[in-house]
Amino acid sequence: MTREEYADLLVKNEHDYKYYEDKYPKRDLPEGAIVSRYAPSPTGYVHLGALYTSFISRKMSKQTNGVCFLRIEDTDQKRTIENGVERIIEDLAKFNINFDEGVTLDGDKGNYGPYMQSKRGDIYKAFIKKLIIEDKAYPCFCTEEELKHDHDRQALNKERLGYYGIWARCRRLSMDEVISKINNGEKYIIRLKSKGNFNHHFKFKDEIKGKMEFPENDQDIVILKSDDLPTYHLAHAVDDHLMGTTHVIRGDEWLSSIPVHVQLFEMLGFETPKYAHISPICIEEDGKKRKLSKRKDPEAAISYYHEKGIPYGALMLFLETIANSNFEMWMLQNKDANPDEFKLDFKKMPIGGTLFDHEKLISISKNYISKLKAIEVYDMALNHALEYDKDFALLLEKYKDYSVSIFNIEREQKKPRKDIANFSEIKSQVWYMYDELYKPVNYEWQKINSKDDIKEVLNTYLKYYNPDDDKNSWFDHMKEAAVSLNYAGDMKEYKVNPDKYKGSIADFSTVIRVSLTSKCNTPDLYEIMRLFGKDRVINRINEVIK
RNA sequence: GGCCUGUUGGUGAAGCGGUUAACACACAUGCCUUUCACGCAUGGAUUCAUGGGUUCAAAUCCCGUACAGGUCACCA
Repeated sequence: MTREEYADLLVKNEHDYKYYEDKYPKRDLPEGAIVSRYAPSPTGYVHLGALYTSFISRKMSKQTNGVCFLRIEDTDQKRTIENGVERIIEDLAKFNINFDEGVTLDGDKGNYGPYMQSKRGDIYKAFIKKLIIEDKAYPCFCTEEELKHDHDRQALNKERLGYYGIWARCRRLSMDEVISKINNGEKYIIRLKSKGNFNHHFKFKDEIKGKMEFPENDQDIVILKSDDLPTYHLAHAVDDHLMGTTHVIRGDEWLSSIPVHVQLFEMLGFETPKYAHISPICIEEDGKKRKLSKRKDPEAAISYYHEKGIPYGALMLFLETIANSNFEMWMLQNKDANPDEFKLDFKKMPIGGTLFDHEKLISISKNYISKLKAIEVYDMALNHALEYDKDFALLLEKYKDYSVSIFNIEREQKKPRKDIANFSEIKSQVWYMYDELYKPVNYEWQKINSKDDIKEVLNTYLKYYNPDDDKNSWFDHMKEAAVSLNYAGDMKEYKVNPDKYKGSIADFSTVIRVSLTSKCNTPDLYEIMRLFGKDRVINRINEVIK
C-alpha cells in the first residue's frame, strides 16, 4: 500500500490540497496592508474583551487599506448556541464594527469562504491528508482511559504532561498495525507527528509583546477529532493561510500555543503570519488583578453599558484609550478631529493586563456627551427611556421642544457643561424641570445662610422679577433686589467686608434657586427660569411662601 | 509543578542608558464665578516590587528572589 492509499484509508475527503491552494489565490493588496480577522466562537453574547479585540483588528486593517473578515470558529459543535452568529454580528454593528468579508446576516461575502469553519471540513482534511502522506501525522487509537492513565502517571512522577516522546505510543505503530486496527473497527483520531525538541528554544517576535523565546513543541497534538472536525490549531493554520491573513490579532491567552502554531505552519509548508497578542482587560478583586470574566463580572457584558446608557461611541473611545494610551493626548491636541484619523500602533499597546477604570469611562462619557447637540442628547435619552423608563419617555415625547431646550442649557458652546455621564441618570438631573415629576418635599435649604429670611427674599424678588428680561437685565434685577435687602451685589466687595452685609448675591440667588428647583446645584438659573415661564416661576415661589 | 509574560504615584500610563520621572482620570487647594459645572493655576512618586551585578552614569542592561497574570483538552 502506498502512502497515498494509506492516507485515503485514514481520511475521507473530496479534493486534493492543491485544489484548494489554487482556489484561494494570494491577495493582491498594497504594501503594508494588514489582512486580519475576528474569529469568535458563537458561544453567546459579545463581551467587552471580544469587542476590544475586534475593534483593534478592524481598525488596524482599515488604517492600512487592508481587509478584515469575520470567521466563525464553530468546530466545537457542543458549544455553539442558536443565533450565536446573528448575535455577534448585530452586537458589533452597534459599535460600528463591520467586516469587509466573511459571515454576514445574508450568508457569506468574499472570495475566501466558506467563512464558517463547520463548512470547511473537506478543506481541513485535504491538508491533514497531505501531512499523513508526508509522514507528519498519524492515527491514534488511544482511548480516553488510556490517556487519563498516562496523565496521572506523569503527574505522579512530576513529569511534563501530555502526549509526546515515549508517551506517544501510537506514533510507533506500523502501517500494517494501523490497517489491521482499522479493519477491526477501532476508532481513531489524527495527531501531528511533532519533530520538535523541548530543550531547543526558538525566537519569536510578537507585534505587541516584542521578542521572546519558547521551547519547541514536542506534543503530538490532535489535529482531527473523532467528530471528523479539526481542532482549533489546525483550523487556524489552514484558514489563515488560505484566507491570506497577514496579522493574527487575538487575545493573549493564545500566546502559549505559539510553539504549536508556528510548528504547524512550518510542517504544512505555509508562511507564518505575524501575531499580535492583546493583553486582557482586568478587574480588581480582593486586591488582586484578574481577567474580566464573562461569567462573574457584569461589566464584561456589553448590555451593561447599554442599560447604564453609556453611549456606544464613548465606550469605543474608552477602549481606544486603553489600546493606545497616547490616543488621549492626540484627542486633546486634535479636539475637532474624527477619532478615525488616529492611527493605532501595535507597539504602543499595553503588554500587561489593563485594569478596568470605571472613573475614566465616566469621565470619557461625560466629555463625549458634552459635545453632542441637544437634539442628539434628546434622542439618546428618549431611546434609553423607551427601553427602561416608559413614564419618562412619555414626558420626553409630550414636551419634545421643551426637553430639547433643557438639554441645550449651556450646551453647543466652547465650554459645555459636562454633567451628564450616562442616560440612566438623566432623569434624576432634570426631574424638577417637569411639573409631573416635581415634588418639592426636600428643599435643600441646609446650604443656605441661616440669616436668610426666605419669605422676605422671595417676596422682594417677586417685585423685581420681569419674565421678559434678557440675561443681563435679569441679573441686574436680581442684584437690585438683593441690594435692597442689604445683600452685597458684588462678590469682591462682599469678601472684603462680609460683616457689613446680610449675605452676598450668591446667598440671595441660592434662595431663589432652591425655591424653584428644590436643589442648590442646577445649571444656569436664568435659562431655567426662562424655560419655566412666568406662571411656573411664580407658582413655585408662592408654594414656598405659603 | 512545567512553560511564557509582567511589576513606574490612588488608578490607567509615558519613558527603551544621562529627563526637574510626561500625560490623563481621581483627590486636595486657590482663582474665576449668582449655585453647580466648565476653564485656569497649584499640590502631592526623594523614586520606578526587591536583593545583587555591569557602567563614569540604570526605572531603563544582566542574574537571583518575591508577588501577580496567562497557559498546559479529541474547548476555542
